Amino acid sequence: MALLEIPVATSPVTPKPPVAPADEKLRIVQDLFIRRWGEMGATWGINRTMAEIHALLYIMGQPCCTDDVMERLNISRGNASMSLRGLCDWGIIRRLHKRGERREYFESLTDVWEIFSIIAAERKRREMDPVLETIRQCQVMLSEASLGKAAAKREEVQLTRQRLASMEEFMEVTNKIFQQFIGNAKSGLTRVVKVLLKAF
Amino acid sequence: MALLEIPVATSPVTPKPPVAPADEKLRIVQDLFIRRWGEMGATWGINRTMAEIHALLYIMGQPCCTDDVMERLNISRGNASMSLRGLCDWGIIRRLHKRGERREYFESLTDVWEIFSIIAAERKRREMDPVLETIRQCQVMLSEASLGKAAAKREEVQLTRQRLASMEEFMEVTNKIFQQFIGNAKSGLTRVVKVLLKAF
DNA sequence: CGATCATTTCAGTAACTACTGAAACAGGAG
DNA sequence: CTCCTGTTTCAGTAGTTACTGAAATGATCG
Repeated sequence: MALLEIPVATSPVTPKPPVAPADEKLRIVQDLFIRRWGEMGATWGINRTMAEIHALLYIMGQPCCTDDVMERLNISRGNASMSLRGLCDWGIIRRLHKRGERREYFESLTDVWEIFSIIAAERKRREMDPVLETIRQCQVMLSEASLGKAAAKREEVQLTRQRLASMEEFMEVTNKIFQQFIGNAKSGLTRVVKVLLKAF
Repeated sequence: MALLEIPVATSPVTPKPPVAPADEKLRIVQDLFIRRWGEMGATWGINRTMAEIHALLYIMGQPCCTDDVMERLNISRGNASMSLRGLCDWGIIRRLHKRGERREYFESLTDVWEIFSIIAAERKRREMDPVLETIRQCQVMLSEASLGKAAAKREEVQLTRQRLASMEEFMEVTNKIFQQFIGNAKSGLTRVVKVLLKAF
């Protein structure tokens, strides 16, 4: 866990040779951002390195090649290669061939809304949908048709059915919110929020 | 990962023959639900066992003691104890003393909306807020005041500032959606969704 | 074609997380 | 006080995931 020491900050007295200190600060800022983003990713089931790479590409705003990434984040070639591929698979970064260059570059999508739409869609598909499906399957198994009238009336069965139903309702509503998220890019979404805020 | 053999329920006496198959089905349904819930939790940074315990308490709808949990999920006493405490800390299950009983029971909150409000609030606090704070901190460090006019005008600096700003805007909007989630229990939220759906 | 450079794969390992089981602890009853 | 019953803690370990480094593969060029 002892990665990414922040390159030690400037002596406070630096006067103003206009450009160099700005570069340094820029770097510090980027590292800060990258680190935090990585931490957040980690608690979200995306691994830290992947999240950091994405943060790097996003904040740099210019294409980087594998070696750039390796150097900047202090990771091995293998790790960089696989993580970059993973991010491409997610669709939140893109490969980029530069004319007359052999090596490949990578860049992040620039629209934050698009990035999160993609992530949200994927997580919904992978995590919420299966749960919803299971809940429905459970309800079928506890239906009168499946258990018989007498058994279906039993208190425990009723209770379970009721809990399943609450959960289903909840997940359906959440799903709809997600849909909004996914379906509307920036303009749409800020509108969503305006509507929300006005309604309350 | 090879858990969850459906445990053999050895009750000393098997009273009601006609309802027995219903009991069995009920158990199967519960196990299904528990398992899926656990899987979902795992991809969400909550560990599988904790999520499973919560699912168990939720779907059972009646207080269980430590031993019930251990038995049902095939986990050790230590694990059960710590996970139960963890869930209590989150605030999504509660300890419960039964009159004249020594051992403690646990029950899940019953309102799904409340459960998720709690989780959402906590995740926002732990994950989104720090990122927002970092972004702001970054912006300060790149401000004209901090860099000087000339440096602040440089292209890379401008670009970085712009990216930080987009990200900030996004997170603020998301935060507001979360607030709605957190602030409004069921009735409020379904209203949110109605509003949303009508607006599009 | 072989030489050169970039990329991917993967076995081995490091780092981390989750879990167990036993020991320590708590407190009520006799 | 001791005994009993239930709970918590924690050292040790099993199981998992992330990472490295080197070798294999692929691509481009003369």
